[in-house]
Order: sequence, then structure tokens, then C-alpha cells
Amino acid sequence: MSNDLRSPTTTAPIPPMTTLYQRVRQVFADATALAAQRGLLPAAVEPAEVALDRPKQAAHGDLATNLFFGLAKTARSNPRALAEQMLPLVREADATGLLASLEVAGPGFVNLRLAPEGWRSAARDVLVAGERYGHSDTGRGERVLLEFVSANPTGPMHVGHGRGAVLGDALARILRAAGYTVSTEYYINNVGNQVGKLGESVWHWLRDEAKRAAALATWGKGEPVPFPDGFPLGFPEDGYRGAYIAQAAEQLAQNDTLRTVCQSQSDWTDQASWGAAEPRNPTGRMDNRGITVAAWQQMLVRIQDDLSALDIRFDRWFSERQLHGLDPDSQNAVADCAKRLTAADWAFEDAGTVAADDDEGAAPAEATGKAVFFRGTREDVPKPFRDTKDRVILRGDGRPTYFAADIAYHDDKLARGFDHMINILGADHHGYVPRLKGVIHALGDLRRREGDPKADRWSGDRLEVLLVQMVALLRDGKPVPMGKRSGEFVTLRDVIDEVTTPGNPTSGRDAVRFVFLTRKADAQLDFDLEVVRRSSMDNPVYYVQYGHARLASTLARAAAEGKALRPDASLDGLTLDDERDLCLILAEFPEVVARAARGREPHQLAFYLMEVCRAFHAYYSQHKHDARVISDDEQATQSRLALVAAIKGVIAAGLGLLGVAAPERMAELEA
RNA sequence: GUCCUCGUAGCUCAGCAGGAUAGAGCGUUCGCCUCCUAAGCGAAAGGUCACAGGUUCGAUUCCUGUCGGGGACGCCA
Repeated sequence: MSNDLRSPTTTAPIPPMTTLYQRVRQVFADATALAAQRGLLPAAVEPAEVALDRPKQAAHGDLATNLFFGLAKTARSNPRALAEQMLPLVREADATGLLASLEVAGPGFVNLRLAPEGWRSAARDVLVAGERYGHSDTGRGERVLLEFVSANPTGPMHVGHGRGAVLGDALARILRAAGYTVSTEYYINNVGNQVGKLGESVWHWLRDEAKRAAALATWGKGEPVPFPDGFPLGFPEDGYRGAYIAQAAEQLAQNDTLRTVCQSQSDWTDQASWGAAEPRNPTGRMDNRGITVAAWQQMLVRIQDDLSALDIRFDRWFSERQLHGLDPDSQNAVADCAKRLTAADWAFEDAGTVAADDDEGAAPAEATGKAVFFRGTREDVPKPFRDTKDRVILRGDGRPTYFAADIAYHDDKLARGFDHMINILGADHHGYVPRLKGVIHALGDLRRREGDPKADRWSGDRLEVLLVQMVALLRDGKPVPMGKRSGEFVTLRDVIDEVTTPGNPTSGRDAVRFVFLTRKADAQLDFDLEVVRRSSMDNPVYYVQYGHARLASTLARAAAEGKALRPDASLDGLTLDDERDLCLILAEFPEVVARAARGREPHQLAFYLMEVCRAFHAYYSQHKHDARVISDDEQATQSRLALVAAIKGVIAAGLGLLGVAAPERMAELEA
């Protein structure tokens, strides 16, 4: 950091930005270096090893460290005595006079108070760094592939998907700020039974225009679909019944080619009438029919639309079809992986369990051949990745399972050079995790045998799975009934719309995002539509946004009175305890971002922002009479405006990392 | 049955790589706008951190077990 904290210098070639916490840590690290020179300690410590806490009690100073508890062991001393010995060295190391006082407390804590220039520098840091305040190199550029949502393209997104989406998007923003190199990816599950059923379901509507028209005329959005009887083939078992099926069918009917296909009376089993019958798909499954592809593409557009309502974009949309060699210029990596695993005895053929009818609609399951199982139970699989059961990758009829495709997918991810993979999954998938890690381990072993020099990259611990718990949708405390089977469910879009305040288009997105981020991923979340729609304090998003707007309006007010914040404003006018506390809170922001990144916990940021606002509102109210921000005291006004700007900057930066708008003013309240 | 996860104020939840006297919001009670946004602030009340052991200077935090809520154990995805 430059020694001139006064001037918010113009952009030098990316200054090595430090934070107040880092500067204090450096002082302690330097002190240990001095101690090492003088034989008091065996070795110096790195700044990062100096744990700094903000004590709960004001009597314990501005910051505290328990550094000497750990060092006492190696120095064969007791913490308290060592701390006493170290204090002079700490003072010596504090060349810039950051620290005002130091004391040893309790069994060996060091409590410290910062000099006014010290704590004020935190506000200066914010103003100098601007939008980049809080950024760090914690992640050291580690290449992370963050896969999230990956909802089947068989219908609109529901609320649970939304939570995973918001978590993933916020996490991507936070990780990037913390110095990770992040790619986000959505895995499109466009092969398999589910998508096949989507095709069948749509097909049924397309076949009967009269019924379709009648249905469309009478169904309301979100209403259960009274599926008519008497369809030639019957509706597919566990097919999709939401009104969106009819909507999709209606849209597909606009497509001339499909219209021709759909109006033909030929049975859907007659491949000839379908156009693209895929020779590489010998079992003739629905998932590769033209109608199916058209249908999931339709659904994908809808999903993308829902995601953009939440301001979420992905770096890449990864098609499962490409793994099966079904997309142009793609290889059948799924079959390849299965073959190589089998060759290396990581998989084996076995009749095993008799195949159950896997509800292929009207077609009864054929007598099956031998299935291929992945040996996830092998003793040489490290314990945490070992499965309790061998899992099928190729069914008796040769069709790959979802797991088989996922093997090829994760092989592909690692082959692309990522250091680390984070998958965000619904908590109901947790049983799936060990087998996925296990198969990555197996692929590593396989590649080692094949002589791949990069084989070590294929290790189970490169995969990290974040499990997201369910969202319980409530309205005024009462559960909103959701039944996928009945076709009666509230979509993510419905929820966003319902909590959007008239006249403020982003309010619904902001509310949904913020509320989703006020809980740890692995905690169940109650989402009460009534509460989130209200603009009250049960609804923290308004609290934080209001704080930002209040800060903005204070700055605007000052400007209007000809007292605008000047770039050279001095912070010397900040003298109150509350101002020191605010600065210390601002100093914590980079710590919080780094912590949220390391722990993959965006909620920490949400809670932090509420704390910032709480402190600001208290300051603002409490000094309404004795120390207003805008006053006749020019010096004090400038300093306080600078503080206000810094607080505003932190809130804006924090909200930005959560993907929530930071408004300059709040929209009119609802009556 | 096996595995995962959660159990903290009346309710909903925080609690950072173990630290000092346990934190918020809602709800309840009582206060605060002639003056920068009252969508705000202050105060009061509210707790055997599910239970029992263990690890150590120190445990709400880490480990084991018990009890309770939720979830997963398919040739589904």
C-alpha cells in the first residue's frame, strides 16, 4: 500500500492493494520475524497465519489475536508470558504507527486498539478500491468449474431449482472476486427417459388439435390439467401434465415441419413419420425423436428465460447428447468410458438383478441381457469415495444410465484442465456423491495404466458437491400445495412475479435472490410469499437496499447544498466511537468475501450486509442531533461524507456479489 | 437397517480455522421524526447452545454414541 493514504490516487499500474486487516497481520508477522532473529521464536510466521478477530466486547479493544497460543507451543513457553515478551517487538514492527495500544489479556490474547489514522484507513481503502474493494487473491487463480441448476429440460423451473441457481450464481461472483478463475456450466440432460417422456407428452397434445384447442381455451395458468381420456395410446405413465405441455405443443405447432409430422395420423411408433430416426439409437427410444428434440429445446428456452429473470447467465451449456455422440462432430464418450473401465476391471458384466420395467410407456421391457456395473466398492478406492454397492452403467439392453453419462461428463471436465469442480445438487442426490467421486478415482487409475501423464488430475477430491436443501413455499405461514404429478405447481416464475412490486421490475428478482441467500445451502428454507412480497423488516432485502438508498440520498443532498464530497476529503473529522466501529466493519468486508468464497457460503455476505446497515442506521439516528453528516462544519461534513460514500461502496459491492440491485432511491411504497 | 443432514430465545435463523460475559430479525412491552429517507433507531424481556461422553489451557464449534426432525439408499434422473 502506498504510504500516502490521503489522496485517492488515479490508477497506478494495479497497486498491490492491502486491507487494514492485512496491514495489522503484517505487523505481527514482522514482529515474529524480529523475534526469530533474536532467538525468541524458532521461526517467523506468515501474515496469513495471524488470526484476527473483532472482539465481542468493546473492552477487549478493536481487534484481538490469539496468535501466541499456537506459538507458545513451539517456543516452549506459555502463551501469556510469550505475549508479554512479544509486545515490544510488535510495537517495534509497527513502523507506520497503526496501533495505538496493545495489551495482553486473559490467558494470552493480545487486544489492540488502532490509532485513528489506522481505523480511518479502512474507509480510505474502500474509496480507493471502488468496486474492487473486497477482491483478493485468496483463490490464487485456481480454475474452478461450477456446475449448477442443470435441471432437466422437461418443464419450467421450480422454486428449488431457483435456489440452486441463485446460490450458484452468487457463488460464482464471490469466487471470482476472491481470485478464483471460474467457469459456470449448465448440463443439459437431453438424453434419457425423462426427456423422452416429455416428447411423448407433447406428442399427445399435437395429435389432437381439437382437444388441444379446448384445453388451451379453458386452462388457467398453474391450474391442474384435466387430462382427457381416450387418447389412442394413452398418456405415458408418469408423463408430464402441466399446462406448459400444451403451451409447448401450441408453439411447436407453429413450426411447419413439425405440423406436418403432427397432423399425420400415423402412430408414434412408426419411425418413418418422424423424420430423424437415429441409426445410432437402435432401441428406437423417444429421447432421440425429432419431436423430443424440438420439445426440450422449447423447454430450454423457457428455462433460460426464467434464469434471465434472475439475472443468471452461464458460460457454457453442455449438451449431454454430445457425450453419446448424438450431436454433430461428437464421439460416443459414454460408450468409450464404459469400455475402458471394463477393460481395466473397473466395471464388469453381470446378469445381476432382473431388470424392472423402467416404464418405457407402452413398450414392455424386453428380456434383458447382461448389464455392466461399475465397481465402486473396490478396496483400492479411498474410503470417502467408496460406494456400498456396484452401480449399473449400461443396462441389460445396452442403454447407458444417467450415471454412465455423468462419468463421461466429469471425465470431460477434468480433461478440459479444471483444477476443481463444484457441483450444486439438490440434497436428495447426496447418495450419488460417493459413486461419482469413486468413478473419478477409477478414471485416474485407468489413465495411469494407459500412461496418461496427467492421470493424477483424476482424483475424487477434485470434486466438491454442494447440497441444497428444499424450499418450502408458504403463503401466510401455510404450505402452498405442490404436486408434480398432478401438474399443479407453482413455478419459479410465478414466485418472482408474485413478489414483484408494481413499478419496480427488479424487485422480485432482488427479493428472491436475497432471501435465498439468507440461509446456508444445507438448511431448509421457508419461503413465505406473503412475507417476501411485503416491504417490511421480515424482508431483509429492503433493509439493505434502503440503507444504500439512504446513503445515496445523503450524498445527493450534500451535493444539492453545495457541499458535495470532494476527492481530497480528509478523514480526520471522524472521531466518534460509532465512526470507528463503522470503519472496522468496513475493514472486515474483504475478510467476509474471502471467507464466503472459501466456505462456499454466500449467506455470510448477506448477513454481513445486514450488519453494515444496522450499524449505519444506528449511527445515523443516534447522532441526528449532535453530529449530523451534513453540517456547517466543513471539515466534519467532508469526513463524514467520505465515510458515507465508503459505506455505500461496501453495500453496493456486497449486493453486487449477491446479484442484487443497489438502488439510489427506493420506489414508492405500496399503499 | 446403512448413509447424509439438521437440532442455539416463543417463532425464523446467524455464530468466521476451537477462544474471553451467546447474537440478530420477527413477535411482546415501553420510548424516539419542528432538522440529512421512521422501509429507521433506542430500551426491556426472552437461553441447561437436544442429551451423554471424549480430545485440551479452553468446545455452541472438533470426535464418538444416544434421542428427535428431514432426506437418500432404482437396469430413475
